[in-house]
Amino acid sequence: MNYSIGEVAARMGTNTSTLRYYDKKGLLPFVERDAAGRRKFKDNDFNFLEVIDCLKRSGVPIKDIGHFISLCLQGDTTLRQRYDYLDQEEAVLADKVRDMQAQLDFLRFKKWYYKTAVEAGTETIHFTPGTNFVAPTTHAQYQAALKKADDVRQLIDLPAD
Amino acid sequence: MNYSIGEVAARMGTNTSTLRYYDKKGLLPFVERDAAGRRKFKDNDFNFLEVIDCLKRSGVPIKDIGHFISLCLQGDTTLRQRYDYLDQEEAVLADKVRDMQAQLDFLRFKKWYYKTAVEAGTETIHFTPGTNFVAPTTHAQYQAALKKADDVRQLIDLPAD
DNA sequence: GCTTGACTTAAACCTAGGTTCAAGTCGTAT
DNA sequence: ATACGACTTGAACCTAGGTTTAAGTCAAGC
Repeated sequence: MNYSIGEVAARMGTNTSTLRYYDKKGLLPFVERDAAGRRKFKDNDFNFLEVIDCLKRSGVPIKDIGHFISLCLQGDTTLRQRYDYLDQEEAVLADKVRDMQAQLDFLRFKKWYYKTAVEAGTETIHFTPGTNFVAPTTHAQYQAALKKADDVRQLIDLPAD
Repeated sequence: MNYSIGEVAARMGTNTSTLRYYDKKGLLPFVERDAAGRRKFKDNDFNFLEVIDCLKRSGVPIKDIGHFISLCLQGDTTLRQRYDYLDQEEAVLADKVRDMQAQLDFLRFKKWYYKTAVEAGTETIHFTPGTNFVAPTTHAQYQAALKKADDVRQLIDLPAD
């Protein structure tokens, strides 16, 4: 029924200092105390902790998380504000995922670049002849190879040494 | 053919201080100087800048990016190391994308929680009767609703006010 | 009744990743 | 020739997000 800060830290995969830091920053106003002043977490508090953890992983700054938590403690009048806040964070996070995917695509292009260079024994296969500069057509070559390939892995993965 | 630090900053969507900071941290050893000591970027340097930008967006620490750049300047003997490095970063980034997706799924569950609460006019529809605590079955209810739904949007989106 | 381990606080410390500032050097347009 | 804007440097400053330390409280086991 009740959990100490140490038990909560273990269960959440964090440490007690971090939880105290969050408390100081206003993220845990719902936590009660025992007669000796020790934090006493209830089962229901894990619902808050899950939200905090999710927003944290999503890259939301701590003070914004605190704002959301404070809305939660104000009762039904803030329901729509809470919805709108999560709706906005969903959009932000979806953008972030799209950006990560774009970076992943670029990393894969660079893997192809180095895979082919490793196979050739030299990076010069990608250079404009007579220079040390990468030919401007390189990325287009990758795109073309990618279109023909059945499997990205086959195109960009090199067997482990 | 040549670009000043200001032109490069504009093109990369950053500012000159940041580029100088990167230079100081060893990310731009390939940049040349003119007679007056001003940085002189070449077209080929944008290939490096793109990689730096990609790794930065991917969350790679600056010193690690510097390590990769230094491998690049050591010639063909480091080709395999560069491949392996990118291969590892690809895996790290793919993990990160999976985690973001999981956070997105959780945010959507919470949107559903608040959408239904807003529609009911009260959060108590999710509480165990007679308490102020969220019923443990709430998430399972969402999963069930999600399985039956044709479209997540319909399940979790509330019309804009 | 004393030690041990988990808790409490405030305050100091740390790192990453910049940003700002002060003082100075150029090339160019007036 | 002088003013302007863009460049140069090193050093100081800043924020976020913790982590560490010091000093103390408390319950339980020996």
